[in-house]
Amino acid sequence: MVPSPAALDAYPRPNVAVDLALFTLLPSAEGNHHDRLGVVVLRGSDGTPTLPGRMVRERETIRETVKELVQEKLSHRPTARWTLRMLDVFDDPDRDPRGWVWSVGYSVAISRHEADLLTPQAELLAIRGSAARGTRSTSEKLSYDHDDIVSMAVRRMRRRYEKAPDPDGLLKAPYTLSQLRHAHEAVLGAPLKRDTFNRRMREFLEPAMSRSGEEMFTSETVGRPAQLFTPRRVAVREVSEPFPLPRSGSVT
Amino acid sequence: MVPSPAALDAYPRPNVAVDLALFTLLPSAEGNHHDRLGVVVLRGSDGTPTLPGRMVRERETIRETVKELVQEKLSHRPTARWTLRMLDVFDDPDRDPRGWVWSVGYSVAISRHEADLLTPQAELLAIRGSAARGTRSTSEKLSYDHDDIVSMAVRRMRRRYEKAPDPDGLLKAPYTLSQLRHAHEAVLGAPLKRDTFNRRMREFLEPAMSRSGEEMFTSETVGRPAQLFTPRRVAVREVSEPFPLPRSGSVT
DNA sequence: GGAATAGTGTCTTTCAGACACTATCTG
DNA sequence: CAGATAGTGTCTGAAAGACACTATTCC
Repeated sequence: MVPSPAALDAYPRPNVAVDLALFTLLPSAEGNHHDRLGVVVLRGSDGTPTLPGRMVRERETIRETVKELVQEKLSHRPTARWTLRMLDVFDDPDRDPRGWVWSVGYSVAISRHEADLLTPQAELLAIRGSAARGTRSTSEKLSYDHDDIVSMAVRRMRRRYEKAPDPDGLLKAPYTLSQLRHAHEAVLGAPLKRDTFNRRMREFLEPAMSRSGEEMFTSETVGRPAQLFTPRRVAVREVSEPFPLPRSGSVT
Repeated sequence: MVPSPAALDAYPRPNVAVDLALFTLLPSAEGNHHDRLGVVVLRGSDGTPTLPGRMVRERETIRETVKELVQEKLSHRPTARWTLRMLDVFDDPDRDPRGWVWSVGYSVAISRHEADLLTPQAELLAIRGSAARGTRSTSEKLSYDHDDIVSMAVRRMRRRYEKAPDPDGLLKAPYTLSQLRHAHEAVLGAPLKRDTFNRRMREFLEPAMSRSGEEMFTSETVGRPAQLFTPRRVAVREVSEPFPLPRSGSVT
């Protein structure tokens, strides 16, 4: 904050836009059932893929801007369950040739089902395996610095998907452990071990219950039916307690 | 980004300030040698403690603003080693009674020695044990929403200090394992086990070497001299690889 | 020697990783 | 029945956690 009593108009103000990296799962091209991670882009008049974005409105929060952006550019209404995550403020003064324009990068994930409701102009680009910094994360070069936004979003997303079941909401509960694992494999870009994954995730999940109080399973699938799970309301244990905090009284 | 060809002036623009949560270690009040974490505040004309902050300048990046801010308000020149971390954009339209003012929160840590070089107006407030969301993180209420900024900074800092040695630079290398542990205890607000801590940190450290090629130790202290260490240039292993990526070819 | 701090050997417990076995569906 | 997918028991090895022992200084 600034203690100066001068009028706020005296300070220079950047234009501020919001750019949204909206992820969902894509069926694999090779015909096998493994999912891939995809990001929604819109094509500009010159055909360059671009993240949906817009300028902020007067006295509007960034989250409000994101929600309006989704309605206006993607013809879809975000629900309260969307977990919007701020990535960074992209403030290179030369990032936009039109002038001094900052972009606040946001990331969100939606289910395949919800993604089908987006405007037909919304296109899904598959995320490439290694979203390293400085690398293109999709097959096409995005406009502006949107490649940076996507690769940062993917990097953070991968961190979250290492610890907890579907933290961003790529799936709609209830889901099977296999569906959950495929989603995590799509985010991480690497195969996971079924047994270890199941055991690790179990503590964060609880069996989905039908209205009649029965545990729920898939049906009409090939193979043994899989049990359906939903995320637990409260986590069983702390997500991370890596250091040895003493268990009882004595402190050395 | 916005594809509109309209003049950028047509869009409303918020005032944008930067607020800095600058942390350092404080000697404990109780006279024992345990450190506490402290945050630098300045007192306004009404005596309310406030994080150092200022408006951004024309076509300036936020990091540049932070560095100028430190020079102007704290009479100190940041070095290249400072690890500035963006916390969040605080964009509640009512957070500043003067108008529509966003604040970009930043966090940084400096050594005690460097903190002594700050302007005498800089005051250090001790961080309280539990910096939970919605709680005051210091003994005094800070102005504006600066309590939120500090508590978010502390929460993120604690996460980082669970994994790696002094990731934010509270200490100046070389340091002993005890000094490192005390710093971590100050950040985490809880005592740590000496043996486990030492073993966990060793892989990220290498012995400090004198110019004559000898390992360095403390001297003139009570008790056995402690070896001095510096952070390794490159991390030995990946910071986190929590999921079972298959070791060899076969993928199930 | 005694007090104080540094550093580590070692035992136990816990958990990841790997493999394979059992379970239950479709056709 | 074969084929396919789901779920788990169990063994092994590695690492965390806990305790206590040794090491080296100052007084």
